[in-house]
Amino acid sequence: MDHHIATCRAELVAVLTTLQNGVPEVLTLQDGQCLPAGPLETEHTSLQRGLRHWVEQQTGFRLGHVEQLYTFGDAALAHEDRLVRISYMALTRDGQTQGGWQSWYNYFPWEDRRTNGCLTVLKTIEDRLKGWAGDQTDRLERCNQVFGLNGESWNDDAVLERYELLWEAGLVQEAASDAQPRISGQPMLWDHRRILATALSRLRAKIRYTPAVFELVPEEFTLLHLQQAMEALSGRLMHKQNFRRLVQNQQLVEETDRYESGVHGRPARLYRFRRENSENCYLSGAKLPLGGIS
Amino acid sequence: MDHHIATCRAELVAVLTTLQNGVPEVLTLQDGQCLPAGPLETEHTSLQRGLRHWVEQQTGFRLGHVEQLYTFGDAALAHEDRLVRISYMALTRDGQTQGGWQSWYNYFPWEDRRTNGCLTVLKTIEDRLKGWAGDQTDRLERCNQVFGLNGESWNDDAVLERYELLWEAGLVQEAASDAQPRISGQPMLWDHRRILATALSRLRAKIRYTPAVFELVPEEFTLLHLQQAMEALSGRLMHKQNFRRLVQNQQLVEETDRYESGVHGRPARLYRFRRENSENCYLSGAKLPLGGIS
DNA sequence: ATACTATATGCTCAATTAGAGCATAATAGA
DNA sequence: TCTATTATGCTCTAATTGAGCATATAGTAT
Repeated sequence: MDHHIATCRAELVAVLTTLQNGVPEVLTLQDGQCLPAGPLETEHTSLQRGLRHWVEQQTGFRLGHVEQLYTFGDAALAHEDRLVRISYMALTRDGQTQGGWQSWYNYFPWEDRRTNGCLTVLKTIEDRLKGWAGDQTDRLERCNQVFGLNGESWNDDAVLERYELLWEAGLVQEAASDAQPRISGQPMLWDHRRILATALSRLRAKIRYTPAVFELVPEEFTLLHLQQAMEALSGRLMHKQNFRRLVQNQQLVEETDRYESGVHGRPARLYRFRRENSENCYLSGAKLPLGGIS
Repeated sequence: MDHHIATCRAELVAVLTTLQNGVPEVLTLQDGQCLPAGPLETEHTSLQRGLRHWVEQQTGFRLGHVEQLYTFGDAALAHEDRLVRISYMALTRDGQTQGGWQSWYNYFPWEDRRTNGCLTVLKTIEDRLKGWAGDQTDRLERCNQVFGLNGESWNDDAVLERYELLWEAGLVQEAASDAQPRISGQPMLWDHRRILATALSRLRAKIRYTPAVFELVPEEFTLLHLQQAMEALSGRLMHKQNFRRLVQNQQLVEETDRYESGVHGRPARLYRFRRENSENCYLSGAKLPLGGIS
């Protein structure tokens, strides 16, 4: 057998997230159909620089710190170069630039469990999945685990596993070109929704044990702002007093002498992130379903 | 400015780990100088298949489940195709095939804190790092955090951060071609030791909250075997009774009716992994420095 | 047989953390 | 002044964690 080293094109894809009025949003192109992306060119001296180039070119946004997500290697079509798609994630607190910011939960409505709004989607999903599983117990068990059905608990950061299961079951539009959208949730071109799911999984896992949330809230914030940012990202509600205790005990924040103004009720103190104490940061736990779904 | 899509070669690199007599080992080539690797070829229908091909070709080993680690994109040298290096990690309990298995800790002697053997390396590292940092407080603080100096705590899974810091400080042989090895620890060709460090970081993080250890121990094992596997991988000693409590409370294992034989003292019961109960697996905590370094 | 050594395993106790809820404080607006 | 509303402090209980002691069961030396 003859061996040929494959020539490749490398494509760089960015998932840039911000929080706008408590809504987690992602920077998209073409009316929300795809993520900023472009091929690696000879002028780019590194993968990250290529990524920055394309994002700036396509959206005007200058990326800060980025984190690599995953590399997808699609099978090459005949007479085509193979495509290697390298995806990255970035955070910003300045989402006010031009460009198409879309809520995460347009693409994954079942992931927002803060209110009961997702109940209808989840019910549909449950039914369709049960239909797909039939009486194959391995499939049933996977559905239960991944979607927290049948007494199993919901795992925030299994966003990707859930999306892939829905794909496998043919319930997302990208899975089959002839299929109608079987469940709500806006599709994207190519595998960009999968890349987005990878990013949400990673970010949800990350905010739990690193101070990543602080890159998404303003310099000065109330503890409720911080909590609501965590809730928006994780898609779950938390217990207010316990969250406060958690954050304060770890000395992750320091008081300022300023207060929030122009709101109802007692004004809340503004806090600032203490970068020094952020080594052993633990922002999870302290969960309680108040209005969300357990 | 003219844009040219870069032609790339994609190289696939594997880090295969096993446990041999309580020693965590990695499969290497050329007398431990590099990892199994090879270019993506047109015959390979996916990245993973390419990886499998090369590992089998070079070492005779057939990979099971693999997990992607990271994609490195080196700057292209003049008149050369750009190289994208995609690395993967895999586990096996059958390390007895031919090929060069090397202990992890040959490459990272400072990572094995189970005994006092690493104290001399660590002292050397501390001195050299202090010399490198001088009185730049940002450097000093990074050294303290990453290497757990000056009262900071040691973080098992910061293997990569530690290696990269040593590189930056010019203390590993790969950092400068003219440098003598400044601290002990076997070097590798290219960036393969960095890839290995990435794998250790990932695996140490992974065994804490997934049942990955069970892929490295035999079907039937004593609780001490399991504990020693965790200790070998994490490089730290654990409290025996508490480890046992942790594992049993989560019902991660089930008793067999068999016992270990041919050993001193009371024979230990053999257990088997319960895959059913492995969703919320938590094998960390329960740490106590017995002989290791706190 | 008996004592000794070595390991496994069971159990206790105190300290800390997590989950939940109540009580009080401080503001704006009626 | 009274009420609605949010912030913040505090308590209480249940789990979990860290640590160590005690007992069980084997082989081996006396």
